[in-house]
Amino acid sequence: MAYDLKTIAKMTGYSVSTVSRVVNGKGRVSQKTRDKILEIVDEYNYVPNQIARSLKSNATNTVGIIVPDIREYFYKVIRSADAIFSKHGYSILLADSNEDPEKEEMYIKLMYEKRVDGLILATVSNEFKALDIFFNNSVPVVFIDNLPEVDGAYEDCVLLDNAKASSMAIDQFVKEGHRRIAIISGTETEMTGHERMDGYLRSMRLHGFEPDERLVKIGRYEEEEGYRCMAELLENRQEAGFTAVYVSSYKMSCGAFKAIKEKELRIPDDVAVIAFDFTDDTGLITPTITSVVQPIERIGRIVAERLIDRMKMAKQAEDEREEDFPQKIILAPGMLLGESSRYVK
Amino acid sequence: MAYDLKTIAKMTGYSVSTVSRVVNGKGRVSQKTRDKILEIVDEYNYVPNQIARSLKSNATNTVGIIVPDIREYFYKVIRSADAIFSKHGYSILLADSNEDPEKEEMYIKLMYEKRVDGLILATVSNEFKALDIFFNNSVPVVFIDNLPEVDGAYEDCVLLDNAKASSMAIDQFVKEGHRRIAIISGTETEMTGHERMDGYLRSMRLHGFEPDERLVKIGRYEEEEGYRCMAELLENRQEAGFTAVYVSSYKMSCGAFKAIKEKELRIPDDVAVIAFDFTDDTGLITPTITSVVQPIERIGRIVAERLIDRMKMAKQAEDEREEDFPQKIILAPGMLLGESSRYVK
DNA sequence: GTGAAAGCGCTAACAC
DNA sequence: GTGTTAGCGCTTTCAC
Repeated sequence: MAYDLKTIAKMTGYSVSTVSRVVNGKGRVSQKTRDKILEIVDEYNYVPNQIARSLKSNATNTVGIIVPDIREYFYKVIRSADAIFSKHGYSILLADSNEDPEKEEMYIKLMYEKRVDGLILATVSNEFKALDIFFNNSVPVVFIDNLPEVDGAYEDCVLLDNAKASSMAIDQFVKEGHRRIAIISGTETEMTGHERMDGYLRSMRLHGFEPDERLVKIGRYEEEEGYRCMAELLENRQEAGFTAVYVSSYKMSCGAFKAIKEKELRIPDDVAVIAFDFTDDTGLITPTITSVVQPIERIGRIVAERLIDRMKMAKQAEDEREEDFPQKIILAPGMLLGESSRYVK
Repeated sequence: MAYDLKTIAKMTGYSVSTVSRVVNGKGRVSQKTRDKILEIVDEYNYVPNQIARSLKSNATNTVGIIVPDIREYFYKVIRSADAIFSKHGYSILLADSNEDPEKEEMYIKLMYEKRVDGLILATVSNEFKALDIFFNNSVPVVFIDNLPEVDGAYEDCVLLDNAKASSMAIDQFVKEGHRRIAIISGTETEMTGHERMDGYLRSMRLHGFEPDERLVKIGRYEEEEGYRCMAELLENRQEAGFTAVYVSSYKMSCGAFKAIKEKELRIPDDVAVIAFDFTDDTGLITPTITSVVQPIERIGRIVAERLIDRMKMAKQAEDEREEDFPQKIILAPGMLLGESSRYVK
């Protein structure tokens, strides 16, 4: 059984409070006492119970992270956030909602029950409802990936500039000589899908190309949907007359590539492609793939820093708390240039 | 501020214990009382404080997971373990040791301080030292990926049959017609490196091939090392006379491919390859890659199940606890057949 | 410098 | 059926 302060105190002959002072290195304790106590603490391998501390201090030094699927880029975000959190003494309570809004809601509640000091949320839901417990008790929440819409107002978040991602892809295509550019995008009900589509349309217009619905396919962010969308596009390739396709999600990109391969078409000769968040670890992929990429490391770092800031503020007494407004942090995507976006002929 | 039981009790006019009973659904409470209390609980959105519960019950319903780098296959293991844990009401406290034994030790201690009910550890250290707190207090630990060696004895673990992975690769090569087969393997000081090498040597001998040090390159599990090893092998290709290479780590495989490409050699024509834990999401890689793969989903599932079992046992009173011996669970790898292992000419 | 004691929010005897 | 109370392990105020 684990030793507690009382037991250690008894063994040293001092009181609990003195032992506590020594263990925490606070308060005045004579050197002699300190040495004697530390010896016993070491000998019996006393490890303070953080649960008890948390109950007392009303802080767990733990942040919650809820993501829809850790296998997406989130695991990299977590890795980078973890580096920051661990430096500041925070641990991570992780939950994977499996894209299920109800499970997400359950986890939000659970995180609150476990009294995390802050929460990072990549939500799949469109309402804040379950988060009320956090807001009402001013436990900081920072969103990533996606922000549920609430009439104009917004919360703390770190997001990709999705519209810019699209326009960067279009710009690149245009620069290479393409004129008829198609897009495969996510469902409009998702904030990201909406923004990526929006950026595409705006950018196309800026280049003087009128919108053409034959150039647009929309689906869920899944490999099969990417496959379907690309297959449908290719079905009407002659008629629609496009030479390039921007596939605005990683999973969809994988599906789209398979559709192209199945039709025995060549990239970029028959159809040029710019993918999303795509990197080739192996160097084996031919042609090399042009891709818009999220600044994943930065997302993790920044969301962690922002949350830590907010948690610090929350600790201050209400009256001396400096006024703080939600921050919407929008990060620019990057571009990986490859051969897949070339204009041939 | 969050409401506590006492406040809720005051509001309902009942005592804390009655409110507690209602919230937990235990003990006899009249329907009328229950309804009245639940109404207030709902109205004020009372959420029980798990920290306090944990202090009382001496259980956190949280398991710790420490991995060296979540970006390796561990994030998939975690995903699959999470599915099991969440079903059983456990949350995950995650830590990434960044391959640093000291950081790992620090996290082990932290996990204990936060009183996790159990621990999953993919260690980078070769000693159990820091884990004493867990063992001494009989908090269950299950190892994955790697088990520090301690003279014959072992602990609970879920591991890949690394020797079998190697022999499967060699068998496949032989079946395809190869006779001179090289290996790129991890450092011998790592259990996995040792076992993979061992399996290779044994399998080669079984097939009647004498060991030949020109066919063996060893390095750390890193992309650059895979590159270096492959480059060195290819340097002496004529002399060593091999037609095939088994690269026994994912990261090393990526580096090895780059070395081959740089030398402008073809796979499998000039050198056949079997990789480790390699899958191609895109279908774009030519040739398709033959690879030995870990049963990642199963690892996650099984390690979670085993830990849950152990935690249940730990809860039982010492005297009625059924005797339990550590289990060494060894899982067989799988094989993904591709063109990269072919024997040409 | 050190100790006694209250209390963090909850559960579970035990009493009524 | 319901209420009182001790105590989980710790920190911290207040006395001495």
